[in-house]
Amino acid sequence: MSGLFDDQALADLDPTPDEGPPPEPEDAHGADPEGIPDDLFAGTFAEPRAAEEDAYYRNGARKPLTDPAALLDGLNEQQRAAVTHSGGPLLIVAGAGSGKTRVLTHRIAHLLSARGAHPGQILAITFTNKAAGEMRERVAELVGPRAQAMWVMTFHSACVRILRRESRQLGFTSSFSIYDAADSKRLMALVCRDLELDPKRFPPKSFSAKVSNLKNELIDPEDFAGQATDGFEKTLSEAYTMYQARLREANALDFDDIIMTTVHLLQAFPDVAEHYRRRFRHLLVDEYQDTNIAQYTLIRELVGEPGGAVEPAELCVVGDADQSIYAFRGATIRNILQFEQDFPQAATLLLEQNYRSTQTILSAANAVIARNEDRRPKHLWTNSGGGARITGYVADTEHDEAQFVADEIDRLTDAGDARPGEVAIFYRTNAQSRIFEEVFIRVGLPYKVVGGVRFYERREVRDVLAYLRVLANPEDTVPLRRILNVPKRGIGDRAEAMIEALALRERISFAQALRRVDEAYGMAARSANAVRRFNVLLEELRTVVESGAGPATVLEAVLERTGYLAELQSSTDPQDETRVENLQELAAVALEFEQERANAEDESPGTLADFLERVALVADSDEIPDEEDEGGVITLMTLHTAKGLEFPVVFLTGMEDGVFPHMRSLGKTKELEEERRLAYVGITRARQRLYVTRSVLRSAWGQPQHNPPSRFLEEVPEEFMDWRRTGPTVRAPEPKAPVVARRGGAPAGGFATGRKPDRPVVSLAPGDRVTHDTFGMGRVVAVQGEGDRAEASIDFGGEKPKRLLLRYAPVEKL
DNA sequence: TAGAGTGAATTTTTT
DNA sequence: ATTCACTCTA
Repeated sequence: MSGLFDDQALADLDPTPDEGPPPEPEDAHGADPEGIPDDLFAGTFAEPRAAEEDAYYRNGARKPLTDPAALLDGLNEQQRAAVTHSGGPLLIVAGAGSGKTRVLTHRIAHLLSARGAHPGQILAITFTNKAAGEMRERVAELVGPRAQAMWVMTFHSACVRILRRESRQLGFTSSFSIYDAADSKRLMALVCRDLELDPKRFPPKSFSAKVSNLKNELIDPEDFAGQATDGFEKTLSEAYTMYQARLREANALDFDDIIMTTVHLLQAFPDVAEHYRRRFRHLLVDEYQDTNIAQYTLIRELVGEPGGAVEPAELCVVGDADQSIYAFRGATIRNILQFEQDFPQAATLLLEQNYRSTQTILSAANAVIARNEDRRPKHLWTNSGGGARITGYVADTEHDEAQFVADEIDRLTDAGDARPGEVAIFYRTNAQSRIFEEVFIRVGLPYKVVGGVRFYERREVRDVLAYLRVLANPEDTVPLRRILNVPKRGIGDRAEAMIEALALRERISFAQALRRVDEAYGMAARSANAVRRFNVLLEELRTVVESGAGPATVLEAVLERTGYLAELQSSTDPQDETRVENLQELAAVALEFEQERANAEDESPGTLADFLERVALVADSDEIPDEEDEGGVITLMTLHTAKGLEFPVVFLTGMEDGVFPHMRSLGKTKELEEERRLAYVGITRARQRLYVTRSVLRSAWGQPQHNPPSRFLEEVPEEFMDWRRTGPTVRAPEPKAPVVARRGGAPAGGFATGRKPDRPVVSLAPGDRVTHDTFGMGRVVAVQGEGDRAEASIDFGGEKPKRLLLRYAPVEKL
């Protein structure tokens, strides 16, 4: 990414920079908006710009528009209204493919030109870092590089910026660590162990999720302690309190804390809130349907109330309730549905013309989403013509499904109908990507998997980052314990337990206890020596950091002095070769970061904490492939990742009940509706061609499973479908029976397939006792649905009852 | 303490 | 199927 758009450039325009000597207390949150240096990129829209800008254009960048009116060229009436609306809160209900990104960027450009806003007054919140980068770049294309002074970022990045700047108010240092989901889970596991909770009854994983939900609803440990009623909640409350205390002790915030704490900060310190209200006069939020309570409250705090010391900022939110797919992590569709009530003067504009897909694809999507209850109907339309019908394919196995996809892509590329870079393959869960990879490698198709096992989640990367984290924040327990014996240095479980006991006894942190090994009882001399050596190692590394070395240098020192790299290099395990490569890549990332900072002509080379923040919040090492030379590569990703993207050719794979919709949503209407919205998102990503495929047989848990067709398939009207194959023509297990294409006539998904014809659906009632082939004896708790759709919740003595689709579950009544 | 060997659980989706 | 956690032995 161009250095002109990097974080440092943003920081340069901030009233109070992140780094440098701490300001005097009265300056704690910097100058007022008047303090935004208005000599920087000063001037009106068409005026000549500063020398920095000349350099920018010499690098080949497009010249900005010279006339604000030109921003409206090529926009339809609704879009223009959305771009130019002024005066009050604005909700833009943007249907799929309605050009919402364009409208947002043009609106920002409009604010900066026709409305005379200063870029420093704009805060635009996007869902992903990638979207932020693109938006910044596109606005710069329209109005020039002064766009770099805007805050365009995710909720989390914005909050971290605010928190770092205001950390003194909250009594923690600005170099706090950021805990990702894995760290949180680990910490919660430690807490549960210390509370001696039975992991069967109180699984740390579910506690972790519940705490996350509480934070998303802004319920802090004290609030929750007050409202916990039953024994379970009391225990949860205890764990939450301790978890939060441990985070504090480690000077760390988890993902949910980042938002919650920012909200608390703004609520507790009115002058801080006022500062940001004065500063951000324009607040824009994309993907508003995916905001949760904490984010919603944050927006309200930043906008301010009418009649307050500062006029409320101008708020513009964009979203589509039909594309809300993150309820599982706390998003509330309520926020977008109630916008007009929340912000009484609000105007609502609808973008209903679709510029992306053919009418066929659009109609199919509309038919599917129409099945959801309680939604405001939309009238998406397009004038781009009917287009081809949707191709359906029923494979015998998931391998055949992948093979069909590969063959079809081959056919399309040979015929010149599409290039690999124009094709995307979507699936419900990451695990489904593997089979496609195998087949694509074999047939030699270029592809890229987006998401999945991410770079920063690999073991070796996390190990090395753990060292950096400990160096940046010595009190940070979770990474400290991770590296204590990595690479192996003779500090085992027992030694660790002794240190922990010392920490508990002396009421000090684990990190401090480690430094006071000599006081630990019962530690073998050998172990104690190992710990001392470890302390010395950390001390050495710390001197490297204190000598002012940048992240890349520190990283190199870690790799060398810990022996981590040496251990991998001398290993015979071929996997370790990849690990070394990954670490080299990490080193490259660090170096790039360092240079980026150096170029930003700021004294600070970028601290370790900055680097770690970037790593925690911008885990973007696998990017969505650009349409590069030579036709590009096929993109593989989950449906969630696909949000906001579009492709000429889309394969929607694994269209099976139990896969998509996912097993765990089957009994629950709400979750099923979310799955349906996910299907809607998937369908509407396609511009010209859409394929839907499923497999009759799919192995999961190493066991073959029969899956019925996804209910979403049946929701697509038959007239839009072109079934290339509807299932095995012969039930006999001959390998590769010749395929006879049956067109048109068969019902969606081909009912002729995949069912054990002879097994009647067991009829059950609550209270019945049953046996299950794998789960054993159980008792029926509840039954839903009838006939083929019947599902039962059955208690097999596990933590919670299992939900089984009776048509397929191997259950027998006793 | 480390490594081998066994058994259980894993599969939503992500900032 | 694969991975992770736990137990047992050297």
